[in-house]
Amino acid sequence: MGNQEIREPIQKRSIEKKRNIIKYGFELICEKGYHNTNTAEIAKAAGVSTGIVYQYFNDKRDIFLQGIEQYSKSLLFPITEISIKNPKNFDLKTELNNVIKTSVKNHKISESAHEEIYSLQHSDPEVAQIFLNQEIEATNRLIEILEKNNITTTNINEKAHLIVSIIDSLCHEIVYHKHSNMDYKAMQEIVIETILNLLK
Amino acid sequence: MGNQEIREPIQKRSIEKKRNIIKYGFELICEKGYHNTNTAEIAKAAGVSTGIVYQYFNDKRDIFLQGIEQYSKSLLFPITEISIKNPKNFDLKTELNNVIKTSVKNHKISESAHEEIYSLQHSDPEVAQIFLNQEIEATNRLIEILEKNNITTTNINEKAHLIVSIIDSLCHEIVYHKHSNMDYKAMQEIVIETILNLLK
Amino acid sequence: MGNQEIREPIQKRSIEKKRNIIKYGFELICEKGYHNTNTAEIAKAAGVSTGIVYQYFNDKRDIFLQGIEQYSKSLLFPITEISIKNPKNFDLKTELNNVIKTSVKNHKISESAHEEIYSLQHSDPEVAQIFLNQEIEATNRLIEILEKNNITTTNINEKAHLIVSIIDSLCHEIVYHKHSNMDYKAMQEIVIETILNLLK
Amino acid sequence: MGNQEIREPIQKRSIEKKRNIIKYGFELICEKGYHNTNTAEIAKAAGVSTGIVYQYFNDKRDIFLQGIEQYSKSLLFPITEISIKNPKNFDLKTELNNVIKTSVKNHKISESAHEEIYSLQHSDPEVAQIFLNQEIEATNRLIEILEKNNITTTNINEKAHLIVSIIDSLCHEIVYHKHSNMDYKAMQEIVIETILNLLK
DNA sequence: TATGAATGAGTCTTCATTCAT
DNA sequence: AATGAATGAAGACTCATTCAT
Repeated sequence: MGNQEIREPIQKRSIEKKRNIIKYGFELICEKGYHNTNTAEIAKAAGVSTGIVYQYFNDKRDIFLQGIEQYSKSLLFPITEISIKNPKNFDLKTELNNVIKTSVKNHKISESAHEEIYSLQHSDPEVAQIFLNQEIEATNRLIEILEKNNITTTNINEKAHLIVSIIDSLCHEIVYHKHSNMDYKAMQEIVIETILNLLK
Repeated sequence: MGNQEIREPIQKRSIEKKRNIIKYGFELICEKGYHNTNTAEIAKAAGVSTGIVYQYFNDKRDIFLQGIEQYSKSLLFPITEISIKNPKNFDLKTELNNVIKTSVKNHKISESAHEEIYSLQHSDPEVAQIFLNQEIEATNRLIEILEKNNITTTNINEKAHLIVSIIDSLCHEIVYHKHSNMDYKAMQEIVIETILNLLK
Repeated sequence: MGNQEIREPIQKRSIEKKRNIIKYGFELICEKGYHNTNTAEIAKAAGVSTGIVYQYFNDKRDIFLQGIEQYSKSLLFPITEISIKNPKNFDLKTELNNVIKTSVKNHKISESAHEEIYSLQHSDPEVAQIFLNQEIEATNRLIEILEKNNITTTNINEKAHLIVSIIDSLCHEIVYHKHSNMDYKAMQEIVIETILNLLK
Repeated sequence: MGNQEIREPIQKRSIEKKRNIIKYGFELICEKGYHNTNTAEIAKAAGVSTGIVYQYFNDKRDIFLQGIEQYSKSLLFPITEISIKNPKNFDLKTELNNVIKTSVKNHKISESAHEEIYSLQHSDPEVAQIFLNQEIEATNRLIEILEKNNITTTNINEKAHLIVSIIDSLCHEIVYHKHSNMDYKAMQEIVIETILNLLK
């Protein structure tokens, strides 16, 4: 750990620099893996010198952590993005389809991030904690949406969790695996049907 | 240069050694992460010298790959273990409950392995391939079981895949996350109900 | 992985460092042999850390290659140093004596370099190529000198090559072997006489 | 260095083994270079176990040293092979041509040996000594031949040495370098002419 | 603030040599 | 005498982090 003082940037240009380090650093790490990305590359991608990185961050890990905080919620738990609407024109089926569409559009980076965070959890409790928090938040958010729209059921916690999980799997599947013999459109319909069924 | 030839052990004690390297090496890697485990530690855990490791394996990665081949199928896709029974006394619900029970019993190592493999996929195509193969095998296996027991449905491929996914998530959830407010017993029932529903 | 980029030093001090690595590294390698010299020693001799070596060079071999490029021409083929003069006051005999004198003055390092390069040729085609190029250059240079000074003969290529060879052997002999029963002064005269005879 | 007792083999099969280790070991080392050849390869090439090597030799270097002793004289100094004939039908020109022909036929291995020995000299005084002894022996042998055949001249030592050198260079040239623009037949004639001239 | 050159501990891998069988 | 499995020291190279400018 550096014993250098970490500074919070005040000037516009500095803020910009810090933001770029997080953005491009997180992106690189997610693309290539934490251990296959070195700080020189991150600095280069962010358009700064290697030295400056250590003025805004404690260490390489810190860049990743801040990247998770900043980006992963929307990437990993797209369900959080469903807006809470009036019961009148709310249609869960449409919303779910939209969530999946958006998530798939975010594609590769979201999946890479997922994998990298997923993995680093087990050597880094702080990563695990952030991830867990976000998952909980996503689940709670979903519960809130359902309640706001008068969709009630028993075991709402467990079901919400399951829904978040299934959507996550589906998106991952659509973006990545490309099993040659799968009909992804049908799969999506099945998933949504399953979710709706769960909530009946 | 790389002139060292890989030897396949013949003598009992040597076979034992190779097995230990895979076993303890894979375990360590899964526990601490591939990049946080060095060959010296693996050798020590297996009770051998560092040199011997390179008589049985091409490199550190090879240990992990062989570990996956050997352990991950049953760890990651416990569904593969369902035996194909006679239609007469086959009960899917019971089988699924057993699968989950066994999988959870396989405890931490399975989840760690999952995470590490999941992560290394994206920097190592060979890992990705092995993982994909095993997933496909698990899915096909499930389909076979269903057919053998006269359980038919449309979109069997997609549904089987989904089932494998959901069970995987559930097990992961039960073993690891420990969301304080979740009733895992209920969750398991919900999952199984959902699966049975899917196959109706 | 190999992500480290090779930097060409710009600042004065860095240029100095790179130069030192080549100089002292090449010297050490020539003295002790390529395989008996490790990168830590080279770094130490050059007064830098081991890490810096890999910012300026691809690998240990690269240090040696650049050393050859830089030093070996004048060391191994001192004939290249004969200046092209006017026919009027050009005297081949004098020139040859000077070449030998200079070469012998370059002493040990030249001979060690010779041996090491000579040897590494057969496991390293790039070394072989550089060496061959320099030999060809030396031969061509000699031919040019002879022509410029109106010394003509048949089979000029073959003879020039032979001359380069003989001078090389002589210098090696004078510097190194110290056969106790040899009269090196006489030997030098014989060599020069032989060369002059060849060109008659 | 091993503190194991070195045994001199007595039984036929053992003698054979030792001979093979020297033969194939020396060959391999000359082909691939001392540092690129490991003892496992040598043992394999000789058809013995690695352990046995250390019953007949102190260490890897010892194999090479004994190889030099045994093979290099005829390989490196083919002139030693000229038989001492009667003055009546002795023709130096013919003899020299034969020496070159034989030497070239011995080709690659002789040249590789040359390079390897040449190189190892400078990190190993014992190698240097053996090499020097053989060179001196070759020179003396040549002198003896000349004297026996009534070829006398001043500075016979120096000239003989030079002759050994030139022939060595020529053979090396013919076997290896393949300068595209050289007429090797002419070169050989020039060399022989030069030698004959030297002895006039 | 910013740069990027410099550091050196840490890692994988090889291989001469030993030793249990 | 022989085997070949086992050892572990040594070396090339990387990279997070620091520091002189």
